[in-house]
Amino acid sequence: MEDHPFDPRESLVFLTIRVGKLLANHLHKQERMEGQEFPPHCMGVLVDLWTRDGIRQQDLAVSTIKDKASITRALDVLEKHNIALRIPDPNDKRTKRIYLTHKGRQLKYDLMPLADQAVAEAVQGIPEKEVATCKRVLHRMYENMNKKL
Amino acid sequence: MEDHPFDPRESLVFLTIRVGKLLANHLHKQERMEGQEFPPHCMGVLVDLWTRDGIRQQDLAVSTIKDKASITRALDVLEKHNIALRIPDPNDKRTKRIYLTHKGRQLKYDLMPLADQAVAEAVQGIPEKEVATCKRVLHRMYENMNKKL
DNA sequence: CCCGTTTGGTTTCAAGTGCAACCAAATGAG
DNA sequence: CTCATTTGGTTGCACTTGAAACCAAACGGG
Repeated sequence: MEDHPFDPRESLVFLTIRVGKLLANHLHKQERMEGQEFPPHCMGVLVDLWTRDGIRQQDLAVSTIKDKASITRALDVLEKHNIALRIPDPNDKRTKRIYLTHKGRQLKYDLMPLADQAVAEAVQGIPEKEVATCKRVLHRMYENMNKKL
Repeated sequence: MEDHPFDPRESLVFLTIRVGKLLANHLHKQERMEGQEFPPHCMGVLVDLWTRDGIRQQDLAVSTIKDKASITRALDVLEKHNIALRIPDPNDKRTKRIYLTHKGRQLKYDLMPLADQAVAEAVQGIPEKEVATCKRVLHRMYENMNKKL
């Protein structure tokens, strides 16, 4: 059994979990201040729909790292707000494909600046090159751990 | 208003949030398989107690990025399992200082290997040097966003 | 075909979370 | 000293979540 003389808070696991939480909280608060009419938990789903329009609910669950039940509920909200639509797949009556409405596509231009600003504040004073490396590493970690994709 | 031609999923915000979630899920599952008797949400609190024994609840809330109400409830569980103790501060009757029991300190040696293993799987195939940079960047982001510390 | 199995999605239930209201102790200006 | 304010912690509430049970459609070997 390996010894652990270092500070456990320095572990990549806990650092990532905590920074993720800080960023999520930050975003939620900004969205609330902007008076967004849909609840914060829909954000993650939206992000994927912006680039994967027409995706199945199941695949949304995998890429957003949520339970498929959570996707069901998020889509209920997004449909109610006319942001996304569930369209039954003609080839398989079980599956529904999710499409953004015009409003849903436009939201990208309201919300991405918030994300950009959150990043900007978070990486203040950190060399741009290192931030780029961090991003690349996180992307590969995401792929490593989400092989189901 | 800036344009956003790139994939929003590549934004540092969403990458970090998602990798954090993947890691958290992974840990929770491993803990459950190991038959840990305390619920997963106590992990974050434990991590800080390992290096900041005697800390106040309020400060725990800040460093673990949880509500102080959540800390109250996590400590109820940890006390019930004889992992931590609430000791009233002699100088200020309002505050309680949290101390680990022997069992609580020992848990580090059961749980840190799980965290190590999670990291190992996540960073497979990524140059060690880049992982180190990523860690350093995340640490600075943590400090940038949690100035209350 | 036919029926057991798998897959996509919804519903239900038991946590866990943050916010707000609250209580008790400490602080501090007048 | 006194009372309004602040601070540390707990409790109640509304909301989100994942797990499991469930239903309907598709698949697939016999």
